[in-house]
Amino acid sequence: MAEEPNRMIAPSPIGETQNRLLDAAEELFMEHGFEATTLRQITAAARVNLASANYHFGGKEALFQAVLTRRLDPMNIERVRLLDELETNAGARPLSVEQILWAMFLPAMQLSRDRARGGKNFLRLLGRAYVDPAPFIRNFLKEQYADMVTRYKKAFSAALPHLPKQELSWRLHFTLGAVAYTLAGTDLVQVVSSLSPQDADNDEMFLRRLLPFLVAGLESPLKDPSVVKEAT
Amino acid sequence: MAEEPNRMIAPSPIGETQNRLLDAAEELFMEHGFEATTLRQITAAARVNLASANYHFGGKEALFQAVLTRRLDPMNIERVRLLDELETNAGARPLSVEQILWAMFLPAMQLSRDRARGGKNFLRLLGRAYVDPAPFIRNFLKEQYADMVTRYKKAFSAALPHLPKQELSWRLHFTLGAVAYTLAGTDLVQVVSSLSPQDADNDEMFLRRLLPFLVAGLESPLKDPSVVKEAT
DNA sequence: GTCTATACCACGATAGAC
DNA sequence: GTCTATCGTGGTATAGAC
Repeated sequence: MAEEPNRMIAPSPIGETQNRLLDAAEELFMEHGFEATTLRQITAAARVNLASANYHFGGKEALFQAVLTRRLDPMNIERVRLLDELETNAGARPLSVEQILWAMFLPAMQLSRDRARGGKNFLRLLGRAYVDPAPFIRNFLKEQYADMVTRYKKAFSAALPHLPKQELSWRLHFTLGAVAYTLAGTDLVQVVSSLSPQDADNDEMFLRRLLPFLVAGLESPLKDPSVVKEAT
Repeated sequence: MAEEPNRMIAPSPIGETQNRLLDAAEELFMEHGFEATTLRQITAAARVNLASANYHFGGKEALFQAVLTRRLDPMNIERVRLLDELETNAGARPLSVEQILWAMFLPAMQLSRDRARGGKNFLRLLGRAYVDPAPFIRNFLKEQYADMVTRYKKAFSAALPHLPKQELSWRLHFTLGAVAYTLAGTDLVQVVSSLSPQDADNDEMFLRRLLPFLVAGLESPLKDPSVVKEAT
C-alpha cells in the first residue's frame, strides 16, 4: 500500500519499459496491422525482453488495447468536452453539422500535431483499427467508446431533425468509413505526394477538403430517387 | 502437352479441387481477413489436402489474388463496358456524377445478387481487401485495376470540370473510403438489423442511401471556408 | 516488483517421398 | 496429384537473477 503513492492520480509516470513497449507497439501496429505484427518485433524494437510484454500487459491483444487507450481516452474526453461547450454556447439553438464535425476533428488534429502524443502515427493506427476485422478490436472500440458515439449521434440528430433515425445511422456510417479509410491512409501517401508534396504535412488543408465533403453528404436532402437506372 | 487440352481457352472448367479451394478461401478470407486466415482452415473447409493449395496456386498470397481475380475481372470489364455505353448514348454531353456512380455500382449489385458468383460474400471480401494493410494486396489492386480507375477518373473529371484535379482526387478517395468501409461491413450487420431487419438483404435500399450521400459530397461547391473554428 | 533466459506447444508453409 | 515429415516462427508460461 505504502509503495503505491500515486496510483490512479498520475497516469503518466509508468515504468520506462512500459512506455518503450507502447511506443514500439504503436509504430509497428500502425505499419503492419495487428495480425502481421509479432511480439518479437515489438520487444526487439523496444529493446526489452520478449517476456516483458506479457508481464506488463498480459498478452498481445491487451497490449494493442493499451496502445489505443493511451491516446484515445484523453482525446475522446476532449471531444465530449468540446461538444458540451459548443452546446452551452449555442443555448437552445441546435449546432450545425459543421460545428459538430469540428468538435470531432479538432482534438484529433491537435493530437496529430503533438509528437509527444503519437502525432500522425497514432491517427493512422486508429484508422487501421477501425477497419481491422479482428473481433476483439471491434468489440473494444464499440464498448469502450459507446458513450462518445451516442453523445455525438444525439447532436447530429438535433442538427438534422428531418432525417429518420435509420437514414442518419447510414450517413454516419458512410462518414465513419470515409474518415477511417483516409486515416488508415493505405494509399494516402500516394494521393498526396503525387499532386502536391507540400500538402503532405498539412492537416488543415486536409480537413478543408474532407469537411465540406462530409457536410454535403450528411445534409443532402431526402429525395425519392425514382430516377436513373437507365443503364443497359 | 497432350495433357493440357484447354488451357487459356476455357477459364471456368478448372479442376474440382481448385474451385473448392477458391470457394473455401473466399469464405474464410471474407470472415477473418488475410493474415488471420490459415491454409489449414481453408484446406480443411475445402476437404482437400493441405499441400494442394500450394500445388495449385503457389502459396497463400497467390490464392488470395486468385480469389479476387475470379470475380473482379469480369465485374470490372462490365463496369468499363457500361461506362462506354453510357458515354456513347450521351454523345457530347458529359455524364452526371450519379450516372457514373451507377455504372460503378450496377455490376457490383448484380454480382451480389448472384450466388453463383459469390454473392454478398465477395463484396464484403472486396471491401476488406481495400482496407487491408498487406502491401501485396495494395499493389495487386493498384496494378491490376489501374485501367478501370483512370477510366472512371476521367469520366468524373468531365462531370466535374470546375474541380481542380487535386480536389477531385481527394473526393474520390473519400468516396472509396465510404464504399470500402461499408462493404467490409464490419459493423454493418448491426447498423442494419438494429433498425430494420427487412432491409438487411436489400441492396437497392442500400444504394438509395449511399448514392445521394456520395453525389452530394462529390458535387459540393468549392468554397473557401474562412469560417467556423469558433471552438475553444 | 521487475527483468531475463529459456522452454513449450501449436501452427503455418513447404519440399520431397510416394 | 496426394500425403507426410520437417523446419521456422508465433504467442505464452515459468523459473530464477537482480
